[in-house]
Amino acid sequence: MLASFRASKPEIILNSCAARPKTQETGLAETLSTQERPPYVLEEQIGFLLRLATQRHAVIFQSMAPGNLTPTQFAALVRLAQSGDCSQNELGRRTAMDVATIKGVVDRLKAKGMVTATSDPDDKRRSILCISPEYSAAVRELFDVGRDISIATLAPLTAAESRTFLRLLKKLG
Amino acid sequence: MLASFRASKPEIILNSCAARPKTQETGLAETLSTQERPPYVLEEQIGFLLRLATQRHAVIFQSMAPGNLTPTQFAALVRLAQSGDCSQNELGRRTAMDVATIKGVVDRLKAKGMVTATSDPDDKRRSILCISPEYSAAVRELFDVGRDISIATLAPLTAAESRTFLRLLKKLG
DNA sequence: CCTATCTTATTTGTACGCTAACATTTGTGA
DNA sequence: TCACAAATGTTAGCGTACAAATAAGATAGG
Repeated sequence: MLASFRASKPEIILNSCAARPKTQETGLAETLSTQERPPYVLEEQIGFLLRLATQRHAVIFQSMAPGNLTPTQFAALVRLAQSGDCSQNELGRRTAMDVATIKGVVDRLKAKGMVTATSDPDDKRRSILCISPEYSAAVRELFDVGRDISIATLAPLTAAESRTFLRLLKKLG
Repeated sequence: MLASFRASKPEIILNSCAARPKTQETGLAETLSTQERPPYVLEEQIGFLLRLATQRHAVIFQSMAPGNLTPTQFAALVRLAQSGDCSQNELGRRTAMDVATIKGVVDRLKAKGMVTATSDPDDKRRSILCISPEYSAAVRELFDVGRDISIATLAPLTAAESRTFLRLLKKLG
């Protein structure tokens, strides 16, 4: 029954937290817990909250970013502009993207004409990515847009709270 | 040139933040900014940091969750267990998932046999989802696993920092 | 009663994000 | 030099995540 999960770690049996049938409005009232462990409240788990925050940020991003740029495309462009031309895998490393993910992102940036690839003469495997000349000026605009997007996303927090939040968030990366 | 982005908002021209050629290690040294606006540092933007934190959480989740459950599948199961049986769209609303997203999640939970659907006699459109009887006991284990996953994800922070972080993160949802 | 509206569920298309497998090329150590 | 290892890039498959369109059932107002 319990082993039907085939857990990758040894089973954690412990208590079953059973007696709590229909009190859906648990909220913050931990005091009425019948066990020594607090109740599991989905809306207070970091994974759930990260998903909500990411959703809201995505909405803001989409409404403010030019050229239908997505957050990952934006990151790749900015990295290319700031850190200089490089190979596809290297760009993925610099933007924390998987090789399969960065390929899709770069393909779409190529399709938009914003990124151009030239084959590396020193390494037949590699091709060097760079921002297309027509866009090199426009990309600098993106820095300001990016700042505004971050400000809009952090709007529910005060300036001090924003600093604290970003400091702690950086520790979780 | 600049208008080639076809921005959804009126163009923000302003300064171009041009003179900053090759100092890749900007870090926290905002003091050397040549303009009144701070330089745009990708690793300090909330969107980028949210992505990194989500990535790390996903790795932790995958290593600890039983039955190859994904974070969204986990959330749907927990919601079903705690808030009671409901329709597919209703479950999506309760877990902040799109109708198309929750469909896929529920389909996979059905395929695993963890969730069962029975047609609603009062509404021919709807089917009522519930946790399969064989899993109703096992699902209660998930609360403990979920707690452990959250603890592991927040491990880089102290207890006080974790409370602060979750409080602020909740404001951004 | 009946129509306009809402709700439920599905499908299609686009875009991440990861694993795994693969071929090609490059680099290294014996 | 030759074999082995590592890096680059591609492909396939699975699982979110959202927009938009569709179809069918429910509901409220006139």
